Amino acid sequence: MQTVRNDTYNFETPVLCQSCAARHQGICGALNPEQLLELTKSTRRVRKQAGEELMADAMPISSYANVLRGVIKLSKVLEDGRQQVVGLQFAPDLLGRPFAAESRVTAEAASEVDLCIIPKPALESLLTQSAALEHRVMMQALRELDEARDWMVTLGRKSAAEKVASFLYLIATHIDPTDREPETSFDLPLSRADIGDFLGLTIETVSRQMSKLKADGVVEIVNYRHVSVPDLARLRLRCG
Amino acid sequence: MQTVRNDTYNFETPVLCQSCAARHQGICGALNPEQLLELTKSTRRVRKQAGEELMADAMPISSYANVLRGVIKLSKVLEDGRQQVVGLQFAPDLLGRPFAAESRVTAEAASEVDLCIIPKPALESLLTQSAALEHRVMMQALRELDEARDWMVTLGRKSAAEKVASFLYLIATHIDPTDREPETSFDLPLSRADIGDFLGLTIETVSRQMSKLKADGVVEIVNYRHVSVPDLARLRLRCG
DNA sequence: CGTGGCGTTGAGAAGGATCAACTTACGTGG
DNA sequence: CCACGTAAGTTGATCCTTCTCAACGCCACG
Repeated sequence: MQTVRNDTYNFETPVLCQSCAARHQGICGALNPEQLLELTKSTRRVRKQAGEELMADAMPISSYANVLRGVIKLSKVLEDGRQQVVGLQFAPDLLGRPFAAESRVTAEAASEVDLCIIPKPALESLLTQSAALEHRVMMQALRELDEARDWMVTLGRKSAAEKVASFLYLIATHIDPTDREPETSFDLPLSRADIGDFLGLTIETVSRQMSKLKADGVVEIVNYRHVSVPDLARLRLRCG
Repeated sequence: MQTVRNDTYNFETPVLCQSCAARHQGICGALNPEQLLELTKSTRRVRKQAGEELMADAMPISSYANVLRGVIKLSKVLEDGRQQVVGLQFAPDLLGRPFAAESRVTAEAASEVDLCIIPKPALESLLTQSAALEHRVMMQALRELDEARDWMVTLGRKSAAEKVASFLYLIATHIDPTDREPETSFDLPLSRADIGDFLGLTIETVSRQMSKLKADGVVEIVNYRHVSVPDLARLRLRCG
């Protein structure tokens, strides 16, 4: 039998975490087995159906969550009901604004999702202990900021056709977190209405532009929710 | 004579920092006098004129900078020249994306600005030493993310009239970093062209909406670059 | 007294929104 | 298994907001 070594490998990776999407790429990658084991005492896995609300704008946050599978839709609404989707989160992102008392967005499961719920105090105490963890969380925030700014260009300066192409390109390159290569055939995680709210367009305009891309042979619409992109470079050209 | 105490107050706040806008509110607020003194060995103050480029998109970053006075414009351009302003930075923000090898945006002085230039290695070594500093930087990134998402709603879902009102409201509430109260009379840090690029509108549309707000008595246009808002609540109502 | 940069105003064109009809997919219950 | 109902998506016609193009005003500067 191997002697017990006095280092971080005293502890083994918890069984639940061994096959977890967030174990290495997500924030848990910054934790050693000991910390991970401690954290798992207060976490729990849940499955949410598409459409379920996970967090409401201006409501207190009681927990964070690692996205393990599926897509989360982040949105904001104006008083009169106009809605804007301000971001999508894919595995292995952390859901929830760190250190904020209340949410600044509404979070909703866009597809069926698996989450690893982490109580707010559990994560926050770990954050103050581990600079490596806080660093990971900061790097995610910075990446989200870059993505938000990229999308501002799409919202402010692109035509409807370019917007829809940009959306399809985004999904093709983000839908599978395990795969480094973009997908050529995938399910859309959003309805036409949500796509419109993401792009600042109406459902009708989204639909027309999708039909146009199909007519031009840039995408195939297998099913309303499933598209296939034979040549990603050609789609990229349509993004403006 | 007081005995020297073995704590952080062994060191005095550097003279240059004593009257600095970033000393308490900005990232330097996370540093003790010792760290601050060490940092000032490699920093230098510079003044930049409106229009000077501080950082180019996709170019290597050699330094960060604290904004001490004035407004920085962050923008992105598409290949064909279409431009989008993706954010404004006011004192005492930190300019420059932490830990990134190259910039993801173009940064330009919108007004005359004073900066405290910090070499990249100097800040980054401090960041790895001080969890408190990294925490501040993360909090700024999270605030910027919130602001970017708020602006996405403006870009995606508001009318031209609401966009221009939102811009004026943003400036009124951000232009003076020392003042808790919004300003009722202020200089616009952006030209009409830049305002258009911030709002995803043309110069002409910005101009027409400004004239309309003036005709409706919501704002007074003292000078092209100086406006006065007698009733901020009325302006707020126009923001949608 | 030009000249050029910046801003405003007007007329016409165009892109996307709105309103409305129709299609497709899918679940439910007879 | 099919009739029905409903939700989601598509397509067409028309309207309206914003863009485009053009002329003009203001002001600083040589």
